[in-house]
Amino acid sequence: MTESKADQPHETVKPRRRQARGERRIQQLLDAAASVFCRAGYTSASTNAIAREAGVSPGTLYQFFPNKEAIAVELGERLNRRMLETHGVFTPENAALPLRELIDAVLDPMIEFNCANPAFLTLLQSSEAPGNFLEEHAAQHDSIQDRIEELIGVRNPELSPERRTHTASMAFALFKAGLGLILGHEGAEREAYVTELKTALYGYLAPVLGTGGAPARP
Amino acid sequence: MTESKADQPHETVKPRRRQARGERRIQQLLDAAASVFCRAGYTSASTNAIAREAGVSPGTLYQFFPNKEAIAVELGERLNRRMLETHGVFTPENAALPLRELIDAVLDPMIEFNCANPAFLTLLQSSEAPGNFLEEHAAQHDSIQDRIEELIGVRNPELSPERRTHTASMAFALFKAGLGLILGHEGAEREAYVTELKTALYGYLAPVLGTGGAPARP
DNA sequence: GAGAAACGCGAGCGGTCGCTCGTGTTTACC
DNA sequence: GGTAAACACGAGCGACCGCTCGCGTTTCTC
Repeated sequence: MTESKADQPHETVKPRRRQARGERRIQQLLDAAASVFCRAGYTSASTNAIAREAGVSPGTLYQFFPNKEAIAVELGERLNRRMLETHGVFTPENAALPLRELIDAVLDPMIEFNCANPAFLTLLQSSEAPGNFLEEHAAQHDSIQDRIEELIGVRNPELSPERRTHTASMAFALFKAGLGLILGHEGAEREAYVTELKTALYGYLAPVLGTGGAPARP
Repeated sequence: MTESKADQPHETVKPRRRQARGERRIQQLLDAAASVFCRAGYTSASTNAIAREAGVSPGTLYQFFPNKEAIAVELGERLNRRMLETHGVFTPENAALPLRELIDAVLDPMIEFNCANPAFLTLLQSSEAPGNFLEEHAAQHDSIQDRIEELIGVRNPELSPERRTHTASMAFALFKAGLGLILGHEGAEREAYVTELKTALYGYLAPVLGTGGAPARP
């Protein structure tokens, strides 16, 4: 048996120690990847193009990522974490707001984040990718949907689990669809689609969650 | 100047006469392309795979299509035409129905068609394609959206043109999003998402178009 | 300051892709 | 039956892709 270093109990054998320079390179590469993915999509994006955009040789890229898929996975994880953590979006306080304000409180930061990081939607929507990227991808998708489902459960505990899942899926799909329109336009048009999206979500959710503030307990 | 055959007035130089065998091959190839596009997406689909699926050599494929892009364009056009023509969906009679029935009348055939031809949604959503495929693609996208916009205009003539466009875009995006969920599930789950989609569309459109039958004229 | 490890480079390998081309077969038309 | 065009084949070309490898440079550690 290969018993490795003390604090490496399992079979993982990659205790690569990163220098500050390396962390900086990783960030450069992820930024470049976001840009290229956003421009061309995952499949059409080439690792050489990512390296070039980062001002780095292909060999250097592979010092930090084992393959192309790992780049997208890491980028997706970081964006996902940033979106869910930095803004306190799915909070209990928000869940208690009247529906219109709840939608504003949840959507506004999410929309702002996605406008600043358009690669996130690209990854969320990239469906034609080979390998197990799709599985990793689905996991992140679910991590968001779980929050929505949870929020719906708090607002309307009477809802059956199935219905709750369907509502969360539909609401999330609706959000992604609206987000695509929003990112596809600028200025006043963009604002108009933000309003349309909120209108659509309100129209869909009001009958299910009620328009008021506190959870619908008599 | 090269003056070609009598009934070929312009500069087009492709008077290829097709035999019945050729037309059959074209249909085989388009069917195969639909299957492969649906499985892998446009970018990842290989022309060799399409030819193989059609039981044909790569050379034969290129007897009928100048390049990969032309396959997707022709397939998209045929599906688009079939969907808009075969079912009388966006008819004046439908436009006069009460909103719930209008949604049923429009959505049910569209959903059925898309379940039978899942490649259509794949092409509608394929955003990461190079070349001018995207332009051809946008044209078809618009051809559907125009119908929706027209229908909205009939139902509510008071709506400003901008608002009408935004509403049509949002409704179409909402439909595509729901369609993705629907095609991603089967049996009872699929039926549940059909209901969710209709609920969402109703909630979005009711405030804009009214719930009644005739256009909202006092 | 010496050794090790992390970092960096870029030519190029193996493989797949879109597509071609030389050649042979089938069909339409006289 | 003869001939021209349409149809069919499949090996393989050139381009690009993800990724590697040998080797030089910088940084950390003692």
